[in-house]
Amino acid sequence: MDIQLKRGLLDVCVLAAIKNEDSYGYKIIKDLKPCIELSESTLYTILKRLENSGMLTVRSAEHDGRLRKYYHITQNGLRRIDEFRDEWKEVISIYRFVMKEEQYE
Amino acid sequence: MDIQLKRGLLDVCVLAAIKNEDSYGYKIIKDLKPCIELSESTLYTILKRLENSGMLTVRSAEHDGRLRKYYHITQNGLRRIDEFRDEWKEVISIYRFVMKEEQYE
DNA sequence: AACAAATACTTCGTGATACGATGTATTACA
DNA sequence: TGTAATACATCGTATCACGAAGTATTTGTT
Repeated sequence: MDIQLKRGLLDVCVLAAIKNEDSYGYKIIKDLKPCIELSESTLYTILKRLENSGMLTVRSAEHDGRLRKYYHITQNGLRRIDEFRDEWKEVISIYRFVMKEEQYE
Repeated sequence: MDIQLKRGLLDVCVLAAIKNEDSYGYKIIKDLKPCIELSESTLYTILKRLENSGMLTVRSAEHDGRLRKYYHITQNGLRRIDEFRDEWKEVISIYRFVMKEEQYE
């Protein structure tokens, strides 16, 4: 998938991945894999960004003697998903414009 | 609209804008306006990029004593639109993932 | 016991790119 | 006369996905 097209989707995918249950980095990557692939460096950059903008909170917990950082979505994060739903309408209209008069629908 | 979300759409929008008829910068911006807004600096950067990657060709023509650069889509450009149609399927599946278990569909 | 693979997080540098700001020049209109 | 519209161009900046490389532990295999 085109890297530019991913840009607008990754943040919201990560938020969706932790929406129903707190999760941690490694698990998020595996959960998203069937849907969209992203590297660790990409994910941790995104998580940091989402934390800084108040979309999620972090809590460290030990699991089998190994550190895990669990991410929890905030109200802001939930609102971001809502915004995405609104943006989606614009995306659809852009798609229609691009495909207008295309032969193979 | 979120700037990141635009990134994957702008190139293909510009290609779509010149697909059925050769066009020039200022007209492209006006034609795209109802669908997606972009500044002149953005557009000319995109046109340059699309030219460099063989998606379109340029021809200069005089119109009312003013120079105009007309852009013409190539086979590569048409193929890019086709690719976008394929990518679209992935985008749809990502949207479904994000909206999964959302309350307001 | 030794080694590989999986788990888990972190940092650095790079390339791509949308955009505001700014500039140049001509035509149309009030 | 002056302002808006038309038309193209360049520069610098901020954002961001990613590969590469690193650290450290646990689990599975031979």
